[in-house]
Amino acid sequence: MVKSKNTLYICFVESYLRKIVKRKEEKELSTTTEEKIKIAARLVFHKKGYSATRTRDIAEEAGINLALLNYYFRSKEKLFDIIMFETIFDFMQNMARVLNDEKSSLEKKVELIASNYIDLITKEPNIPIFMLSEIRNNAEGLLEKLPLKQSLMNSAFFKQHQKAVADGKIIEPNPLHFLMNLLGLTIFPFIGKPLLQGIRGLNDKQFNNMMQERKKLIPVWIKAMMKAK
Amino acid sequence: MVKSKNTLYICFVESYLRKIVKRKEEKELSTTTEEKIKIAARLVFHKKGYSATRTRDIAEEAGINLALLNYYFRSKEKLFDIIMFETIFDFMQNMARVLNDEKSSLEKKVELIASNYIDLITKEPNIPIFMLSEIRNNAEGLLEKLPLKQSLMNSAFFKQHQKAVADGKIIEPNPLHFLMNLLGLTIFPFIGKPLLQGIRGLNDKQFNNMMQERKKLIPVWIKAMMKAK
DNA sequence: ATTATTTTTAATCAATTGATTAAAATATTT
DNA sequence: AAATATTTTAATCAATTGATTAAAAATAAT
Repeated sequence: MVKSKNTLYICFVESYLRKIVKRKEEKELSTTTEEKIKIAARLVFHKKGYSATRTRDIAEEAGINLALLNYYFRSKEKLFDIIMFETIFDFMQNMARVLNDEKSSLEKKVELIASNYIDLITKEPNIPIFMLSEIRNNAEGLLEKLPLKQSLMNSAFFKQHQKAVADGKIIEPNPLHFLMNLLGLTIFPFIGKPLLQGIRGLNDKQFNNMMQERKKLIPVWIKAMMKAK
Repeated sequence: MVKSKNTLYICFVESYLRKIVKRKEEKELSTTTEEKIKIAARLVFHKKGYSATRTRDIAEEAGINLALLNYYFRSKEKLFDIIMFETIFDFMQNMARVLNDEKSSLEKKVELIASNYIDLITKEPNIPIFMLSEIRNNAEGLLEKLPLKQSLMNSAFFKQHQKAVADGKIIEPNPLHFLMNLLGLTIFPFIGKPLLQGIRGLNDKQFNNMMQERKKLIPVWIKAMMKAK
């Protein structure tokens, strides 16, 4: 059976549209194999780190055949690099978005950083240790590749801090102390959680409650610290 | 991978203390093979973590034949348990000694914790991430077995904090917030170092200078924070 | 000096693990 | 309906790695 030019064209358009529709359906409802692997890889890598995870762990978690991991991502390392990059990027992007905002005040920025990261890390508690230990191990150059560095360097945050110092509103002139303090107060409790749970009996619910409290406490504390001398 | 045996850690405490005494008595100059392995193991484990270190790495670092590691320590896991225990023990003992001191004031305790840990971690910068990531992975029960927990629970620190709250000198009543803040301000910068170095160009000397500054800044900051509301 | 004990070495094992391959199953195109 | 392309599977490979062994070397005991 020979199709006319018309029907050929219609067939082409139809198949093209079918692909698009299918891709949308896959995105919305079911996840593709490739995505299933990425989701599983993120979970396992975050939890155990690069060296302790076996590709078989990821395959099992994703419910797929081991060979598919290499079929879609070539190697464990390549897959890890993707997960690593996306994790750091998401993490830093959140910070960059807040710190670069010219409109919000310094106080508001502190509030947002604390609030955003407490929510983010409460959802995925393994992210800080994963990021920081894997950066130390392998990806020294990874941070350099991130496009966020430049934007952060000359961000509104640093300008505002400088101005506050000039106006005498902040005593300590080094903005890195400010940033360390903010991140330390926000992120460290998640990292030190097992230590604190070891010192005093503290269950997960109590811990999460404390972290919610800190959303309001950290801005107050930071404000007081910066005026101290 | 099951690393923790219940009775194991009590044995560690005893043998560890015995060995310290013995070593003081002997005042040995040259290091035995066993000690060479332990020193190398500590170095490599701290740097790379349990999973990423190969027994061959340790053997090479120690300059000994691979088989000697198993001859003296039976297995990688057993050797790791020893290193892990000694690391945590030293780390916590420092804290316990300060927090339990009935004579020193709360202010003095803050000063000592900041100063001691900044010196300690400057010498061995890998300790925090090593400890906290390995605790997370395997040795959940390890902290429970440490004899330091009990002494910390009812330490002078918590009593003094409670009194300061009652006297209205400290606003936030939860002592864990206090401890989180102190440790976060002190330890986090070491953990977040690569991140901060990524955001702003910061070499090792500048970083160490900042940490020395923080010895004096942290007590001032903590004081101001606790009075804020 | 000889024997016994301890320590060290080289060679090797067995299990694990990342990766590959060829065939089967499924989906798509013609 | 047949051909083609894509995806999935089972089997297997090669390298790594923790651990063992038997012999050699060094040390201690007799």
